[in-house]
Amino acid sequence: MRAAANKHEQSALGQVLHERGRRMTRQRQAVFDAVVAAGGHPCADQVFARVRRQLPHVSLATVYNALEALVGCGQLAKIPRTDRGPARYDPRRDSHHHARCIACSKVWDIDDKAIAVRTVSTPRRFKPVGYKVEVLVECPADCPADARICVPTTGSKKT
Amino acid sequence: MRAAANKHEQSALGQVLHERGRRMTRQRQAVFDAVVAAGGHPCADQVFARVRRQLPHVSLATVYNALEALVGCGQLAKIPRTDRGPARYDPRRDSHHHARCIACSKVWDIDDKAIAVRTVSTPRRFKPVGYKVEVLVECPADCPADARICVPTTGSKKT
DNA sequence: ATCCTTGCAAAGCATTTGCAGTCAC
DNA sequence: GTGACTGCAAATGCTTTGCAAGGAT
Repeated sequence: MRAAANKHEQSALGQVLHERGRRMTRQRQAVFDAVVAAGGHPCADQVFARVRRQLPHVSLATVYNALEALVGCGQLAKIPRTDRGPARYDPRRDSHHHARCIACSKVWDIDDKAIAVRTVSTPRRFKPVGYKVEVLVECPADCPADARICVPTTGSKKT
Repeated sequence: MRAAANKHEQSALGQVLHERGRRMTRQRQAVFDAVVAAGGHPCADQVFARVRRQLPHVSLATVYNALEALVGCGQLAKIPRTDRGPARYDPRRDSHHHARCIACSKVWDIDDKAIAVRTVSTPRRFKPVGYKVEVLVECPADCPADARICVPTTGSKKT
């Protein structure tokens, strides 16, 4: 390897990885940075393309590996693949839900406060551990062409 | 072909198919019956196995085709594939949600009345068309070995 | 020095597609 | 009779795996 940043100053990322007995690598840092820089909910392919700009030799398998490692450490959330598209990765750490366009399958963040879920009753014998709420939406007309991300400032009480 | 039920009495199923310009076939009837008979949320493989008992020559592709046709006509609901398992098909027509075990990935019905979702605000620019609520649960200890289906009678007000 | 991680290629699973023959209408 | 549907096999999309070489601690 060339020279350069061989020493990974103990970033928050590296620390969390260590706590799990995993190692910090340039690839993993680049993958994490790429997800954040993508600005929305990139899929593995998009992360791959972005990481390659920085590390031209990474393989797709490494990107998958790194994404899984980061998800395993709670640094990324994984939005599972659907019929219409691959899994997507979300760098937001706070609790929130997602809206998904039924046409183009893109995902937007929805603040937790925007959705109220109340369990009236749960199936007996099962212990509920969480909710996954997906609001199905229709993008406006520009949806297929435009991947822009909308993180609404959900202060408004009613829309 | 042998003899037998060549005449498809205009079942509700056949009628709905016709309204969409699609045809009724033995395979499609068998696929629908198999999903119902499976009693829960079978995946394509399980439907395939069951249909083969009746029509030993059906191909998996036909099962997929038939499932898609039935979903397209609103006769079945599709629960999309996740990381841990294939798509599943649900013959229930009334509105309801699902619980999914985070360990074994199986799906149970939850009556609509058991979950209250309230939209406090929606992302601007998007038209919400529905919700998908998945309650993540932990099966009891018998979960990996047991595929039994639990459709709770959610009359109880609180569990 | 240890052994986790990488990169490549090949395998894997669930699902879809191409096409010739068949069947529902 | 016509066009949708079937069945087979091959292809696809996304993801995982096997393994030798490389790098982090």
